[in-house]
Amino acid sequence: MDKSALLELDNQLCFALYACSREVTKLYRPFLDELGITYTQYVTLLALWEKDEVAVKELGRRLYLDSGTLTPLLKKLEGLKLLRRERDPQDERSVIVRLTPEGRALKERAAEIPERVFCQTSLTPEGIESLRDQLRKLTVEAHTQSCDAGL
Amino acid sequence: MDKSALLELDNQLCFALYACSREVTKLYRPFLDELGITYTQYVTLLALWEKDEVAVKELGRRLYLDSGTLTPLLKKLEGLKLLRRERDPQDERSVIVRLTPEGRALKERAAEIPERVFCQTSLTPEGIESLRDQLRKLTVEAHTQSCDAGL
DNA sequence: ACCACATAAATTGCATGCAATTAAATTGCA
DNA sequence: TGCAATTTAATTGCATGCAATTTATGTGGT
Repeated sequence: MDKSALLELDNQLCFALYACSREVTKLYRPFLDELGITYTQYVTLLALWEKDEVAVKELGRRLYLDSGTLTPLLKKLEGLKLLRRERDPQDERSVIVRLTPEGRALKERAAEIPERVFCQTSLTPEGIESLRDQLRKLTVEAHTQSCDAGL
Repeated sequence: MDKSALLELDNQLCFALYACSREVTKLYRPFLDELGITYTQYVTLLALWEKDEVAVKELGRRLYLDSGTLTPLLKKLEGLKLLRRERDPQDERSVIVRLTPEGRALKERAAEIPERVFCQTSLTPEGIESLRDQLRKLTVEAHTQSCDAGL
């Protein structure tokens, strides 16, 4: 690549990621508004629908979020009666998150959201899978680098 | 795909994007700390290094950001003496953003950041280009959809 | 048992993002 | 010309993200 092009906005993978993530998230908003939740609350529920009764710590590992983000978010979802937060009797440092019946029930109403969102794009199922797998790989690499740097 | 897998977190392209964007952004932090700027300030400067003397509106189009985000961000950069904000005499509704000499000079110090970041990954230049182009296409599609929906 | 160290959440402070509203300026058209 | 509709920034309010610190709890070694 031309040296002078190295700093061009449209050549940056980081900016492509940053912009794409925000624009795709916006596609979810109309659907999530119907459920009365935000995008971050949605991915948190995705994680919990898959594996319930997890510590905040583990949820954070799964979502790449720390307690500074999760604590207020989980309190919000608790206020919506979608989950409960309780200290782990086995280890009082941990807080265990458990879906309520309402929280579990919301999964049915969310079931069709992914399809409805990606119908709006020209992506094929194969295209989605391929892109998703490339991103997952890069995410793990980037995360490993960040952690290594911190030592 | 299995029906029950439709809501699995690791099958979501949206989550792959969301997580990847944040993790890759974190790789920039150590480098940007040296320059005393944040990631959003960095991409704003990338846009301005490429095309200076633009209205806030156009900068927003370029970055997919609105004045609610840009106004405080540009005021911060103005406080750092990297740019100036002035009303357009031709159209007093617009605010024109202009880099200061210091703002322009910062480009030199930023020149090697993209390489240094992606050295930390296993991505090849071709892999970066390919991924970036897929994301750009999706970004434009998603943005178009959002705008259409708003009408 | 004691204590240094480690671990998990919560808290604090700051910087986004973005919807919604407001204020000022411009435009278009009757 | 006059004025309604439009356009651009700025403002407001709320929800993240995340670094850094604090608080509470657990662990390991002596």
